Amino acid sequence: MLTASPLIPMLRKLEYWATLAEADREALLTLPYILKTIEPKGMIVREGDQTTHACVIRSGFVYRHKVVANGARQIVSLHMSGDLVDLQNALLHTADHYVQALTRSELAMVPRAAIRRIAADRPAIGEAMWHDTLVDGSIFREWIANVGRRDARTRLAHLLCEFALRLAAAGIGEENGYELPMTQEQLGDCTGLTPVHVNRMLKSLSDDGLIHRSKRAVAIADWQGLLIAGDFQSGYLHLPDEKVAMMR
Amino acid sequence: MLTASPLIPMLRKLEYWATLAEADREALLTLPYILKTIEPKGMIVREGDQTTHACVIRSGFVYRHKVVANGARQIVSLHMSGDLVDLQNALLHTADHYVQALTRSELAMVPRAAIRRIAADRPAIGEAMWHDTLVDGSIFREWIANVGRRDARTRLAHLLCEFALRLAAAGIGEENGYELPMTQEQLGDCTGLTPVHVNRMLKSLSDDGLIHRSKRAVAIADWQGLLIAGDFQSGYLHLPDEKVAMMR
DNA sequence: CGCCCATTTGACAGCTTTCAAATCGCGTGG
DNA sequence: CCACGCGATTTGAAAGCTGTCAAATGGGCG
Repeated sequence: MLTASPLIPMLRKLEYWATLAEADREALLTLPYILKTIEPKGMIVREGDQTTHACVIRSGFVYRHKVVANGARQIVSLHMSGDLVDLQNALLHTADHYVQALTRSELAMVPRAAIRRIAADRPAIGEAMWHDTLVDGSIFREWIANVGRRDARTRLAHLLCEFALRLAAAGIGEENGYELPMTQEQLGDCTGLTPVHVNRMLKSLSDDGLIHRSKRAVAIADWQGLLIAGDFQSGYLHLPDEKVAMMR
Repeated sequence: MLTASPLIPMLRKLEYWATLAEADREALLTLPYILKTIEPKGMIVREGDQTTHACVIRSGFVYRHKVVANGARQIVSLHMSGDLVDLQNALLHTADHYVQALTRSELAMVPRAAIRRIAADRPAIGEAMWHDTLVDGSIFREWIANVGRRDARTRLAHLLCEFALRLAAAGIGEENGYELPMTQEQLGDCTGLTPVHVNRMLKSLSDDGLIHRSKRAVAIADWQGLLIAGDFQSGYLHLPDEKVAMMR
């Protein structure tokens, strides 16, 4: 049975950022990698690790987080199929944060050296990866603003909007809702809130008819309303125009 | 009269991240640029701008910020001599945030095309710039954690530590203190606090003998104490070992 | 000397956290 | 098939950190 390369979603994503020649595409898809499956909550990288690989997500969800002195945890980013997680850790040698699986995930681990080589040999790929890093940075900036200056309800709504749009852009969203693979505690760790307050704000959004909830899933009931409630503008994701069409 | 190239501080910084050949250095220093002087509060880039240049700071301080729905502002990064600000805006075309001068600043504006060309033609430079972007991202992550999960006093102390160390690394710090070129309102915008509360927390740090204040300046009175108060660990700055020696 | 902006300080309000307890969902075992 | 058990979700009440509002003080500059 044929299995599609786990690197294809990454290729698709890099092509957002730069136009690649056929030879570039081939070089990307022949990158060496080791497939790895991680169970929920499984650690992929620990802060302080000397890292040697970057990872490409084939399926599942992954998050990165930091731990502060009082033991509290802050999730700094969420990742999904096609994301090139952890170029940071791979190129900077020492990990400055944790990388952990949210759900069961399949990862392609690509050696640091191979990444550096392909980026150096093929400028278009180097540029695409650099762009990817820049977009990562843009999302970080939005999160700083989200956590720093928005109230709890807005923060959560913003997170839900971002996740929906990114899922759609990656081609793994459903019509008007999606499985939110996070517990309320994890949502709190993304937004700098306590799980209790996340629960209340989720209820508030739900009561106002902006979302529907069932079990672990969240469905967006009123996309326009949620965009406003979340003070959400998609520019910072730097998605190609056609990808944000769904937002209109 | 001879004037040193405004690009020299950038060169020095890029050399933290990758070893450059003589030809690389020369190519960097012959990058085309336009010198520009900006007064305090002067806008360098506006959100939504179609940007065409990145800027290298020769002197002064610059910050980047975002504005959320209720009008509040969040500063997402601070920059100083040698920093390559705004590769993001330059390579991603549409600015997703503002760039503004904190103090009178001299900037070298380098055209986007020149940056792309040098990064593509000279892999070592491309890699160094990419690293620089990655370190930027690492600082963003720390800020997310700072704003999201630390209390007000710790946040401020953390910011003061970071600024001190980065100044020292850039070679523009003094012995045991520095001019903090920010108003308390701007400190609040960095930390997600109100100016009033910044004032109180500064007083608290001062009362505890961790810092001394006079006018706009802050002197660090007890470096060890401030590190602890700020839950500060320098790893995320990814500075070369000798640069963090002062922290010991 | 006088104006203006930044800093300080106090009192009070309010959003979010904390602490606790009840309920729910779901996999496991009887 | 139903009971049990554990983690996640909900809800309530009260405390606390930070924000808001207002006014006084201070410092720099014309």
